[in-house]
Amino acid sequence: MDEKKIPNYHSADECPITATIDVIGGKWKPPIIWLLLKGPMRFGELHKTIPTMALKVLSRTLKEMEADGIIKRKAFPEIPPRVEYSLSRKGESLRQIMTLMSEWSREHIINQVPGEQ
Amino acid sequence: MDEKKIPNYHSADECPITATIDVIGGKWKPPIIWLLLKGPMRFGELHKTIPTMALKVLSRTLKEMEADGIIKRKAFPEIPPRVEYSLSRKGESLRQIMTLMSEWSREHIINQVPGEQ
DNA sequence: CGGTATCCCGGGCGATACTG
DNA sequence: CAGTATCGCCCGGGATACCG
Repeated sequence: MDEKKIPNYHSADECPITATIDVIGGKWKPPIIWLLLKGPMRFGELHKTIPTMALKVLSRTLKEMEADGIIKRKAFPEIPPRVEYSLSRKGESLRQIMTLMSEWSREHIINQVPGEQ
Repeated sequence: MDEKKIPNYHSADECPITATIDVIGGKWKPPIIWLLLKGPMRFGELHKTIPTMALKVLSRTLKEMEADGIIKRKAFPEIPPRVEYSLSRKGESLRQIMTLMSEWSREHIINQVPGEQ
């Protein structure tokens, strides 16, 4: 088998990059991962930090990320309730990619001159 | 100024990761970048390699990527016409990120056990 | 060969109100 | 405090036909 052979994509999902983007992409997953890389956060903390994100969307997004196995949800049986979200080991393994993407945007997007290559 | 201060996101666009995902994300940009990292390709070649992608969508996506400055379009004044697409220097600078994302999907998505962390 | 033009659909995303 | 329920919109993505 030729390792350099160009593959045929009968579906976008066959691309390994797409598989990863499906997990870290979408409108709100990037900022959430970026925040949780600094440490665990409560639901309300996330809401206050990203105030423009609707509660339902935050809740739904966190569930998706939990289902993907990149974050962990820990509920404390207290009154009032407290729920803490943190990255799983799988989520932590994204740190290098996230850091590189952050650096790439600083170097290639912020303050870029249109038409520049 | 505290470098470790947690930022407030009044918009998703303020996240540096989002800025990068906007350039490399979407349904078809990942496979196109992944292919062009192996070398330049003609329009028809891309179409044959990703046959499920509608021509209009391929055309539109390539234009967006050209506008973002990550690919270059070279038209040869021949009959029949020939157009070659290749990564710009800025596109090439994504290689490490793409490679890491490809490896990440191999290690964490393909053949993963549901529920595993 | 390498595209545009036109029309269209589904789902990601969201605003608001309510609840254990 | 930490969520659900309900309702709805926008737009990325797409099928088909046509053009230089």
